[in-house]
Amino acid sequence: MPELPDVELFRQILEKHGLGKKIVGVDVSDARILGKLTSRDFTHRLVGKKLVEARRHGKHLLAKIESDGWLTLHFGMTGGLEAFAGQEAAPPYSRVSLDFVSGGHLAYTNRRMIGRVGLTPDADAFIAEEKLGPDALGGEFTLARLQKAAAVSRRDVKSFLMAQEIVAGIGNIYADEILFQTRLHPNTLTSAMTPQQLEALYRAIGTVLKAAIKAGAGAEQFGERAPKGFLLPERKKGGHCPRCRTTLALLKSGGRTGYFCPRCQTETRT
DNA sequence: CGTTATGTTCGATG
DNA sequence: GCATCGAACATAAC
Repeated sequence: MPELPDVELFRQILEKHGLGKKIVGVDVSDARILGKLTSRDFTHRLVGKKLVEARRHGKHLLAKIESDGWLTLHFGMTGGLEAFAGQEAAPPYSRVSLDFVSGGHLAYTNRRMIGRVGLTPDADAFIAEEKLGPDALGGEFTLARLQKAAAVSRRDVKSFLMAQEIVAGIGNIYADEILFQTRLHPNTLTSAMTPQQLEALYRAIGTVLKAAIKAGAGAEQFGERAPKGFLLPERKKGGHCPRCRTTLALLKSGGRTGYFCPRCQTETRT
């Protein structure tokens, strides 16, 4: 479930359960998640250290290791981060877990193994290497920046929103929600959008993501808690527009399925 | 059994 | 160069 709001909640979990406590053990139950890094090297770099800072950029979570670089976490489509107590068993699909001196643990879970856990010397350099644009909720993502990017891009607005090098943190689900709130058709070309539309888009990015974090995100369970007027709970086959009750339309692109209201979100292409 | 899935990357193609 | 499409990755859940 990890798009920006989900990863932000993981960041809060990490902050609450993983900072300032000495790591006394590391359990790598599936080393594939580490890529080329060996579990031995990974473990040796963490044991005996503390995590001292939790930072998020887009869909990436970074934890500063006491005087030794950063731990990096990316969640793919099915990843997560969970804290669990001493005697409890690790959660399902746990791939890496950290054991703290307090007896608590933190587990990185990932059913489909699409995702990465790694180490990097420097957080800013890592963000640059990953070619990540400004975080969607960060101060560097200004309206002016969005306007400039939209003017030169030849993409449609949905793939624009999901392009991490343009703005980091938005995926398929929240792109649909943001476009719904802005009443924009997913295929609208950003270069053809009016200043008013771009401003509305910019505002919706902030309000949607913040509302999702506040509501506790977590796409599946999110249904009940979704803010009023959100598309999300209806975002399924046969779902209805929260505004006009029209049956939602589906649109496939790049192997992804998008949902939108064919009546409220009108085509503005060409 | 077939389809689909919250992400990203790579190669082919337009 | 740029954009889009499908496939691939790995593993369920429906």
